[in-house]
Amino acid sequence: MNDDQSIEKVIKKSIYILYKLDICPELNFQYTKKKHHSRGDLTLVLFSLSKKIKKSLQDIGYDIGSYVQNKLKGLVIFSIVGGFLNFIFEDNYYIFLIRKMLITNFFHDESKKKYYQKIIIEFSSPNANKPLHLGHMRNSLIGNSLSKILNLFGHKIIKIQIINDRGIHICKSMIAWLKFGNGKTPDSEKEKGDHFVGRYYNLFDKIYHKEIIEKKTKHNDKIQIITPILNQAKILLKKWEEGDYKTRNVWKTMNRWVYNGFNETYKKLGIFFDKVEYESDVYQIGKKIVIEGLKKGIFFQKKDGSIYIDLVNEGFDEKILLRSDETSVYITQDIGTAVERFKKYNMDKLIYIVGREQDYHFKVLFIILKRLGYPWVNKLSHLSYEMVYLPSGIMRSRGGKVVNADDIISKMFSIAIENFPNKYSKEEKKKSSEIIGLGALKYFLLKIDPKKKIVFSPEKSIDFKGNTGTYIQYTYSRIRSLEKKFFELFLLVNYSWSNVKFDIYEKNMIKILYQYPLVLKKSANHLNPSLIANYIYETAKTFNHLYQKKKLIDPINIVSSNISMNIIHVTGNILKSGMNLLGIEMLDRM
RNA sequence: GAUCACGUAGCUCAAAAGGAUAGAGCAACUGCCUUCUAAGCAGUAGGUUACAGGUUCGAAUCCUGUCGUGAUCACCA
Repeated sequence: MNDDQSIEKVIKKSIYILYKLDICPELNFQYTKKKHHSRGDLTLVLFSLSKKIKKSLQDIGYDIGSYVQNKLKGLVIFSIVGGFLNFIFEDNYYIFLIRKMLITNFFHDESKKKYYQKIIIEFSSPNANKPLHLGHMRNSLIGNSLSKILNLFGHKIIKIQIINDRGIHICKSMIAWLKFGNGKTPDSEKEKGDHFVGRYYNLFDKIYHKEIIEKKTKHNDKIQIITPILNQAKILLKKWEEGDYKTRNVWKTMNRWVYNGFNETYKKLGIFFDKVEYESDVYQIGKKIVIEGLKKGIFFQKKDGSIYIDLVNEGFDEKILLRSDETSVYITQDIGTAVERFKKYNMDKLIYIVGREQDYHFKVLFIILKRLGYPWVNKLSHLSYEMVYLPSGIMRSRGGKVVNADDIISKMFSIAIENFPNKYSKEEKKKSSEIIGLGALKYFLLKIDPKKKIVFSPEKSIDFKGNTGTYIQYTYSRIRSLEKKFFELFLLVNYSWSNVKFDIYEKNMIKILYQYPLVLKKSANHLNPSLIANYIYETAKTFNHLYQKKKLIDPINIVSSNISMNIIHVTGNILKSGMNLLGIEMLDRM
């Protein structure tokens, strides 16, 4: 047995040999779905080929089909329907596939070869004034999963979060705490630090809105109305910028509370960063670059001293880069951090995982960096994902319309524990429920294409039946249970593969397992974990189908049980591997 | 107003990146536990892929327009 028996490779080779093409064109393969076995198991679509090779569909189909059938004698046969060249796998080909999967641990092949890139993925990046919410969870889970997927392909991944720890919004929670906190701390209130600080941020908002109403000013989103408490926050910001000792101490203390809270949440989610950046450390860097850009004539200055870039040629307006008081705006900071990161890490790629609401921001950022002449601009990319909405509309931190991460996590735990069978110890029940609850949550957020919206209804919560993480975990523990039973009954025996026959359920199983590497590749290319999620679900479903139809471990048929064991084993490994790439743990029993 | 996304079964999502008869789950109804874990399996029902044109052998997918939903267009971050 060798790899040359792989039908895709033989087909590629056939085209080279038959038609003497220098470059084999991109082949249009179609892996047939269960419902359509009349179409064979693998189809080569011939239409585009017939344009390159100036022959009829029928002739090309016959040429390639005959060549492949001859090379893989006893393994595949072919038939032609219109422009579709269908190959039907024979039992021996299924044997080839399953043995290949057993021997080569085939889905890790990619990691051994080819190039290694250093890739920075920036994700989560919260504000240090309130707890993480469902939107951060979606973001972090995508980031975490992509890190694992790209790492599987041999890339070196650096996971970074940059914490927005300075600015007026931080001063808002500070001033509220200074005025109304009475020296209370998360410890004294027995509250998680991020929630504690978040309450003061909300308190600021409440007071601010009350003051606006008292002023009876007409509300306008575009113009910020100065009220007494906002004025106090601004004074605090000024003091912070001047490095006022007392202010800085309060700031450090409150931020520490928030970070402790964040870390607890990240730990529960199984998310860790290689590097944490703080905006307060880097926000000044961009300023110098902008001023240099002004000198070089890339930017221009208005009478009041503010610095702009003209983006009219790119279809945008003018964009401010430095305020008239010479302070940085958001995008100035991002210019600085990008330059700094390339200096420090010299990476091959920098992927920003940031919501779609910032598409414009990143387009502009990349244009600015290009104008500044940095050669690495094409290494930057913005992975844009849609937001998480509540049925009542977008999740905004303002007005408390959020689902915070900790609440939803603990809700998931409690639902899982209620449904867990009582036959297990209290300890196992607790631990398993956490894995099941988190699995359901993570799967729910990752199975949806990042570019699509998620509407999250807190009442309906998250399902544990059907296309869910739980279903897959359950299937996996069934598999482990079967394996356990197998080894209680038999030993692995040596047997001849030569006369093995598979039924349709086993064939479907083997075929879907064999597609795993393709799915991984696609998922990595498109930076899309949902492809893996949906594939794993299909795989679990196919297995449950087989499980229902066939007695997999049969005490009176050792050889048959041994062969089933091979399929079971590969299935279990793939389910686990795929789910781990989504950051989801599996259980040996449920 | 301009720009960018999205619109698929009652609901939540798929559809191998242009391929053959658009698939799952939930909810509803009908069956299957003395038999490897019923958080499972099988079946019934549910569709003019928002609408109208176009491109080609072939469109849910690409192009144009219309409608709907959302986001963005700050000396906010």
